[in-house]
Amino acid sequence: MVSGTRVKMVEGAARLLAQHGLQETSFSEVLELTGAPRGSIYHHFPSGKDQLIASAIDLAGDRAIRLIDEMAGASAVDVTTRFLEMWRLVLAKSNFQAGCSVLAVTIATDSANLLDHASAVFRLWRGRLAELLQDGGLLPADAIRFAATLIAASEGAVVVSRAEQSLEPFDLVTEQLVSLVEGLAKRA
Amino acid sequence: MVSGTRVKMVEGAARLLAQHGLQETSFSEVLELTGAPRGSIYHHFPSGKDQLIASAIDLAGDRAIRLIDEMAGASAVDVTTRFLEMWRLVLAKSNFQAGCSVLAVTIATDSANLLDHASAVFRLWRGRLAELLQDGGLLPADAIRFAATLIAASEGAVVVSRAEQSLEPFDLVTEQLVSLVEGLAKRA
DNA sequence: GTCTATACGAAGATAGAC
DNA sequence: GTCTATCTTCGTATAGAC
Repeated sequence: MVSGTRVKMVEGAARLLAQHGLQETSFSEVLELTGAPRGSIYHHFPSGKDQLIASAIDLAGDRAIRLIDEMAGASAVDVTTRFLEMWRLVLAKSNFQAGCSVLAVTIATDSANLLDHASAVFRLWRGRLAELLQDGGLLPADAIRFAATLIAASEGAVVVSRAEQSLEPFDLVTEQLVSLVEGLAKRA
Repeated sequence: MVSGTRVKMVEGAARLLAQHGLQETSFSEVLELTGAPRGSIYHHFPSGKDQLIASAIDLAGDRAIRLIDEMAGASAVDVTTRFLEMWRLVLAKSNFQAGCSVLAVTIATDSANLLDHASAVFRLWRGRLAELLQDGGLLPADAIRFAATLIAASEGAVVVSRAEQSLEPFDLVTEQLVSLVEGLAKRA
């Protein structure tokens, strides 16, 4: 094992980002959450907080990509349903406390480096989803457009549902997107 | 004039929220941006930062509602186009520095009070948009579903475009939503 | 790899003069 | 309504021992 401590810290940071934003994802919070030793901070992350946050973004990106890849072979409608279900679970299981760590960093950072990481994650998600949607029956042009919309709408729906502490807005968006992709699948 | 200083501070806070998130919307930043006197803080906002931020959310909510109300009488497609254009301008004019202040607070606060203000704003936007969309030709059930989607997707698209420093994702989402509402208008 | 101790700045908040 | 001063807490970061 290279370092379980480092991994725990990155996972903790990702979780704190999703729940409380970049502000409250401090070293102290990460240490308290993970039980990692304080002396490890600058051993594992010599360039400080930016490096920890960048790693957390990458982790969150990879995790979602892994879930997306499991959808390979599914119809476009199924890909849509399962992608949304993934986010719905984040809301439900956290009692509206959690959202997307990548979004949290994007709106709160002024570091070009972190923005690059966030950008890479969003592009990766969009590209991979577009592939799956195309494989699942959508026309190429529809696939990229709908992939962008699926990501944007789910990110936004998660935020609105967190504010309202209710799944109602999220579920309205889900209905709309599923109905939309059904239409797109039919004409392909 | 009751107090120009108070107004300036709330406007400054709203702007800082949109650009840098809740974290960097500190009293010092607000004072520096607005030129307001430091001694005014707890005179105008006796309950401190929460009160300032709550006022900023309300202001942002009101401003958008005023723009939405100007769309009264337009077709559903026009309402959609103009709502999206509003957000596109935020991105373009700020060179991808600005987003939505309400979203910024939602994901970063742990105050139930601020969450209530954010929730009220999102509900108000959704309700008013749904009215206009219905007046503009959509079926009632479609109107509420599409209003929720329009808000969620534009909020999310703004974030993704900020991360990527490009209007590409936002414009893909716009194409998709306009095409969608055209379909909904036709069947109504 | 981890520890303690500490420097340094910034944040929110309060007190009391003007 | 505004000022200065100050308190406290918390954040990042560094130094040096173990």
